[in-house]
Amino acid sequence: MDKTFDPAAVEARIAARWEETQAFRAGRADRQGAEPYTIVIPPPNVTGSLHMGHALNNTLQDILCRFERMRGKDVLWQPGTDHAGIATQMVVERRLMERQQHRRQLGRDEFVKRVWEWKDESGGAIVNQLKRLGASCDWSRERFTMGVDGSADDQMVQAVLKVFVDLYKQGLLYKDKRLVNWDPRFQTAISDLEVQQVEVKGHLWHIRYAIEGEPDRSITVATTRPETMLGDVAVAVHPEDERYRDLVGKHAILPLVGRRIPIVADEYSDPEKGTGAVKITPAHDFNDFEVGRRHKLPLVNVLGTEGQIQIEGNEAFLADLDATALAPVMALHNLDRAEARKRVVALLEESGALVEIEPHTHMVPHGDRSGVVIEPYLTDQWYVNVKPLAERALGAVREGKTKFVPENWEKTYFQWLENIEPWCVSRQLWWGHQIPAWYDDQGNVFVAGSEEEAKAEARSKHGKEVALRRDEDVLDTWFSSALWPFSTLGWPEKTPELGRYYPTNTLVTGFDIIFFWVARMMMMGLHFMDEVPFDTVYIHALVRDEKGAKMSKSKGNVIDPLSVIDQYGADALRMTLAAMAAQGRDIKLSVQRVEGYRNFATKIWNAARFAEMNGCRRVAAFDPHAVKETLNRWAIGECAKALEEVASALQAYRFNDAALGAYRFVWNGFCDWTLELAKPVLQGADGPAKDETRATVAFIFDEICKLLHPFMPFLTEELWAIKGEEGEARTQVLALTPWPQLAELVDPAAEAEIGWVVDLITEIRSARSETNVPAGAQIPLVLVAPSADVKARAERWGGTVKRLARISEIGIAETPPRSSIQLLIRGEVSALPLEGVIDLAAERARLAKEIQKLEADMAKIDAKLGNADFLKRAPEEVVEEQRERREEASERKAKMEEALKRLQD
RNA sequence: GGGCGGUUAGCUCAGCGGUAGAGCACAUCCUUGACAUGGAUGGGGUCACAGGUUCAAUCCCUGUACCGCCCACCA
Repeated sequence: MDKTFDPAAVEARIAARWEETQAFRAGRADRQGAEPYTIVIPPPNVTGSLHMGHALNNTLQDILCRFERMRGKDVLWQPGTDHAGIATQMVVERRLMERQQHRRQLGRDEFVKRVWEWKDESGGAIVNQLKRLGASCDWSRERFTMGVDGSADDQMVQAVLKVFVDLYKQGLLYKDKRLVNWDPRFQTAISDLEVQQVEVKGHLWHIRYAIEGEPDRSITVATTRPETMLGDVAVAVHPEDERYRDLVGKHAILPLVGRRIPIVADEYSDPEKGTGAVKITPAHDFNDFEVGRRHKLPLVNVLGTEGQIQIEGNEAFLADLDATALAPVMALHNLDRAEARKRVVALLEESGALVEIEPHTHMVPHGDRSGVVIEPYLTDQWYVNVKPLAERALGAVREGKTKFVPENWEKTYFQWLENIEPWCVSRQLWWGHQIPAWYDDQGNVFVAGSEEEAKAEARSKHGKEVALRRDEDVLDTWFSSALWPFSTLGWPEKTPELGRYYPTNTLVTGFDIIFFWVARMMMMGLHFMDEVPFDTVYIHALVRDEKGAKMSKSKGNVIDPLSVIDQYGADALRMTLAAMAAQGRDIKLSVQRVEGYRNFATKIWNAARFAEMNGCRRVAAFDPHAVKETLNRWAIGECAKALEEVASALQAYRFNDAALGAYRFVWNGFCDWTLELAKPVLQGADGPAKDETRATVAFIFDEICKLLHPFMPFLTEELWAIKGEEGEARTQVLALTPWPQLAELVDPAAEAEIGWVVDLITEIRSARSETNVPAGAQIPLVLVAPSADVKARAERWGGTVKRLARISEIGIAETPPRSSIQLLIRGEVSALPLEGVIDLAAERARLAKEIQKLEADMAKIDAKLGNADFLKRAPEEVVEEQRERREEASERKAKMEEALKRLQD
C-alpha cells in the first residue's frame, strides 16, 4: 500500500472500474427478481457547471442509491440534463453579444443551431462533474429534456407533444389574452414563480387631476409609476369614502394627455393608502385590470415589448385625443420607461399637476433571470388550468401517498397549490419545445402532435388544403421537466421500464423548486400516469458560505466543489456534506470542515496500512459467529451496532446521524480502541488468538468499507480491492456487495468485560493527567480486594492495561496504599500507589471536586425522591432508575470520602 | 399583510419530557513501531426572555424580543 492516500489517482481508477463492470446499470442480470429502487435526478442545466448545491443534492441521492444497491435492490438512478430555456438562451446570447452580435441578426434557425452547438460543446461538463463526485447514475440512460428528430431524446419531445395536445383536448390548456408578467429584457412572458419581489426605495408621486366642469375642484392620486398615467382610464375611490363620494360619476381630466376619464367607486381603493384615490391603468397593473373589467373600462396600453413608451400610432391611446395638442407627450415616444418616468414627472411639474413627491419604499417585481423590472403586459399566451390538477396533487399528499421529509414542507406545498393560478406556459423565446399549435389565416387554431395532423384537421374543417403557420412560441422549460419521472422511462410508450420503475421512490431536491418542479411533477404524474411520481420527497437545505450568506459569484464567496475535490478528494467533500445535512437547517459550509473529513480519509488509509503491516488478511472461511476471543467478539458487536445505527438513520433520511455514526465508530470505536486493544495481541506471540484477531480485524475492515461506502465510495472501493490481493481476488465491486447483517452478534458479556478495560484505562489516564503524573512515568496499579471477576479480568487484560495506561505492574492488596490515587471502576476500587511521585494536593483536589459533584447530584435526586407526587405519578422504571442512581452516587461518594480521609492521615 | 423556521459551549451545529452532546477552536502533555492530516487529558453551557401544562420542561403550550426565509397585485 502507498504510504499516503492520493484521492485523485484513486478516484480515476475506481471510476473506470465502476464503468467497466457496469455497476450502476439498472436491471442488471443479478438483480432481476429484486425490488426496484428509483430516483430521478433533478436535471441540471445542460450548460451549467457543478455548484455546491448540486454537490449536496447529488451526494445525498448517491448515498441513498448506493445504500439501496447494497441492500440488494435493483437501483435506477436516472440521470439527465435540462435544456433550461431562458437560462441557456441567455448564456448563448451573451456569447453572441461578446462578438457584437444579436440573435435577431442570425434569425431563429441559425440561433437555435448555435445553441445546440453550445450544448454539444459544454453539455458534457456537468455530467463529468457529477461523475467526479461519484454519482452512481445509470449513465447509459442519460436523457435530455429536449431532443431533435431521430435522436434518443426525440421521445422526450413526443412526451411533451402528447401532454400538450391531451391537455388541450381536455380543455385544460387554452390560449388567453390577459396581463402577464412581461420581461422587457428577454421580451417574453414569464410565470409568477419567475418573478422576484425586490425592495426598492422609490417615490410616491402625488398628481392632481382636474375635475371636468368644476374648475375649483380636483382629485389627487398617488402613484409609484407616474409614466403609466398615459394609460389611465379612470380614477377609483372607495364607495364609502366621504371625501370623494360626491365626485363619483363625474369625470377627471388626465393631465398632459387631456383624456376624459370617469371617477368610479370601487372597493379596491383603500382610503388608508396614498390619497385614497387611485389612478386606474388596466393595461399596466393587475389590480387595475380587474377594476377595469368590473367597470367595463377600455385598455390603453402605452408600452412596447421592450418596455419603451409607445404612443405614436397607438390607436387606443389616441382615441378621442387631439394628437397635435399632445406634442410634449408625443415626444416621449420610444423612450425607455425609466427615462419616460423622469420626463413625465418633469412635464407634470411644469404643468403644476405635481403636488408632492414622497419617499416610498416598496416591493417591485424583477425577472429572476434578467434582473430587470417586470411589466404587467397585455398579450396572448397559453395557459394551463392547473386548478383541477392541483386538487389531485393536494389529495395525494394529504392521503400520504407522497410524503415530504421534513414533514413541514407539506404546508408550503399545500399553501401554494391551494392558491394556484393558471400557469402561463408559453414563452417568446427560441430555445425550447415549440408549441404544437398551428393557425390558418382566419385565426383558427389547430393543436396537434405534428404538422401533418394539424393540416389534416384544417383540411376537414375547411374542406380543402389550407396554409398553416406554426405558433412561434416555446414552452416554459418546467413544462418538460414536469414530465421527467415518466418521460425518462419511455412514456408515452408503454415500456417495461415504465412499469418497473414508476412510481419512483425518492425525490431529493431543494425547497427552492418545490413549486417550480415538485408540485408540477405531482400534477402531471397524477394526471397522465394516474399515480404519484414518487413516494417520498426529501427536501434538503441550502448550502451557504461559512458566515451564512448565500453563495454568489458577485459576493465572491463561492466555494467551488470541483476545486474542493481537487484539493481534498470527492470522499471528503461528500462526507462533509452528509455530516452537515441535518434536516431543516441550512448548511454553512467551510473548507475547514472538509479538511477534517480529509483527515478522516487519511485516518482510514493509515488504519488499513496498519492492518496490512500486521498481517490482518481476510480469511475466506472466517465466520464472525465462531469468534472466541472476547476482544474480537466485542469488536464485531460494536461494528454490528454501528451498521445498524447507520442503516436506520439512512432509512429515516437522517444523513447527518448516519455519517456521524459511521465516523464515530470508525475513528473512536475502531481506530482508537479496537486497534489499540488488539496491538498487544497482534504484536505478541503467534498462536490461535493472534490468528483470530488478525482475521477479525480484516473482517471488520471489510465491514467498515461497506459501512462507509455510501458516503466515501472511492476510498472504500479502493481498500476493498487492495485487500483482495492476498488470496483470491474480489469477484465483485464493493458497490454491488450486500450490506452486512450482523445484528445478532452483539455479545453483552464481551461488552461488560471490554467496557471494564476501557473504563479502567480511561480512568487511569485521566487521574494521571489530573494529578500531574509525568506522561512517561510507568506506575504500579493495585487492585483493592478484587472480586474473582475483576481478578480474572486483570489477568487477561494486564498486558493491555500496562501498555495503554503506562502501568509498570499490577498488584493486589487488602486496602489501598497510603499514598495513592484511588479509582472506582464499575464499583471496585483500584489504586495507583505513587510514593514520592504523587502530587497529593492535586489528588485531594480531584477527590474533593468529585465529591462535590456527587453531592450536588444526590441533592437533586433526593429532592425528587422526597416528592410524593413524583413517587406516585412517575413511571416505575423512572423511579427505580433514580433510586439506583442515588445508591451508586452515595456508594461512590463514600469511597471517595474514605480515600480523601486516608490521604489526609 | 399571510405563512414557515431559528435562538443550546468562543465558533458551526446535533439533541428534544426524567444524569446537557459533537466537530472546530482553546489549554496541558506525548517524536509510544498505522497515522502529528496523529494520540491522551482537560476547561467551558441558569439550553434567548416571561408565563403556563406536568410529579418532572432545554424539550410540550402561550406570549415577548431579536435573526432568517417563503408567499402576496408596484397607490
